Amino acid sequence: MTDKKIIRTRFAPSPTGFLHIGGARTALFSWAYARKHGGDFILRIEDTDVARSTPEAVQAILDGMNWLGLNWDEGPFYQMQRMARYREVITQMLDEGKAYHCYCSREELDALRERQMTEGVKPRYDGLWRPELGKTLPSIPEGVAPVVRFKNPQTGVVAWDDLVKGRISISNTELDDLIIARDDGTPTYNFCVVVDDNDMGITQVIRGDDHVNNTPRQINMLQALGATVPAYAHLSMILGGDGQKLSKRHGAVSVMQYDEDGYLPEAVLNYLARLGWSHGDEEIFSMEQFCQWFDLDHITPSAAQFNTEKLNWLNAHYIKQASLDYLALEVSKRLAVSGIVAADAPDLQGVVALYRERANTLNELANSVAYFYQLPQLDTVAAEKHITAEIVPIILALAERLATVDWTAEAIHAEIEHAVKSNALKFPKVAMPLRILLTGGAQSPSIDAVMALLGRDETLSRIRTRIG
RNA sequence: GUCCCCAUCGUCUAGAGGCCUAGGACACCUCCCUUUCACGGAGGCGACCGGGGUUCGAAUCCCCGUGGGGACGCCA
Repeated sequence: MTDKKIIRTRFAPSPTGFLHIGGARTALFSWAYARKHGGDFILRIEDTDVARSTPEAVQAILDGMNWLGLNWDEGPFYQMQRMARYREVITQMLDEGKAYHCYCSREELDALRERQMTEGVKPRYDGLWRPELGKTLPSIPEGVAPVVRFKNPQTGVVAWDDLVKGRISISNTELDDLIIARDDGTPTYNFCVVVDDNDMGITQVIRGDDHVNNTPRQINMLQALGATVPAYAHLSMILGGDGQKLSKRHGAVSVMQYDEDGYLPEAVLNYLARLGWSHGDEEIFSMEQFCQWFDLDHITPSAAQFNTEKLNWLNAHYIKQASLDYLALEVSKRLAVSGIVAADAPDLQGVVALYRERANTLNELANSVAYFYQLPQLDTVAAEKHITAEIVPIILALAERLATVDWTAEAIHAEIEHAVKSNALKFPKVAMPLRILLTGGAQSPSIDAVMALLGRDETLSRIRTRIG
């Protein structure tokens, strides 16, 4: 009987764009941590930036989460719907002297920042309007709506034991009195996070590394509110394949793009799990297994570079594992996009079974299988090389015999052998021209298996219309 | 500029002082299998950023340097 604390984690994206690969990993780790400990995973939409948040982005994030199968236990909560609560806390902090009004204009602040930069010090608010014992504040300017600032401690250090990076400490002298409410009264990010994480009882804040600098501010506010400080785990960022930072402009693709590109969610999940986390030498594992193994102790503190080759390898693996049912469905959807109808004609499951071992993505699979349903373009170079004048009559004679044979791969194979033997040739001499005639190119699975699936009529028709 | 963080094969990583002449995986190369291409199998190439300490002993601990990244918003 253990009375261990209930674990509650959250994923808190801002709806200013799609769910990208870095966010997906953060969500995955938070989700897995909750699952591992039988806790709750909460989804919270941080939409206080009214100018940049959009309902489309909210939907895109939800779509991404759903595609990956990262299910949440509570939420989605929307910060814009919690305004009353934020106002309440701001009022309380104002009343208790933990926050104060600041009447500085944006211009004044910009000028201050610029001056500090050129002086080589860290830009920060100078505390002009900070009330202090025995200090006379400037007189309140006419018609200026004030912002609310948090009265950050001016001495001491804020430190925490980051679950990924170890102990981090920052001196309060590095911090300034951050704005917690804008001049229009709306609360800002750092403040909302503090109120929400506290109200929602978050025990482990697992988030991107770019929030390390926000953490001491949040801890200070939490302490001012007399709240419990959660544990923090800061994940380092994911770099693009070229080692450059991911950005809208630069490779930060939506997870849904991976769906479109023919990746299975299992593969993306497995890949992401191994980006920055490890369990010995384990490379391929299910999410069920992952949730059992996952821990914060084995997360790498350094940044990781995204590697499509490895994702491809995993994807190929999951394609080999997938059910024919699923594969056929996905392939037919993708063929349809190219305007190809995978009719009943060649059995799609059989076709997919023949090709699944040579595809990295579902799109590749669909692509390589298209010729079964649509006359392929002929690879003229290959055709010229393999379909020689000598071989044409032999192929035609073979076609003649194929017209009456049992239409099975075995029987077809026997006929090809017959053509090979009776003409004293090597197998590829006959197989290659057939392959090119039927599939359009020089690469395919066993040609007899291809023919068996293609069907007698289509096979003979393709041979005869091209060299007949 | 100031503060914070990071540093093992090309890439993802194992490694928590001796088990490391540094292990696995992707990629790459060679060979095998073979009806072409794949798949699969067997090998191979390939790394502890540099310098000082500490220690009998350091990839592992400490310091400095170098390099990279992040943050310095009335964005999140």
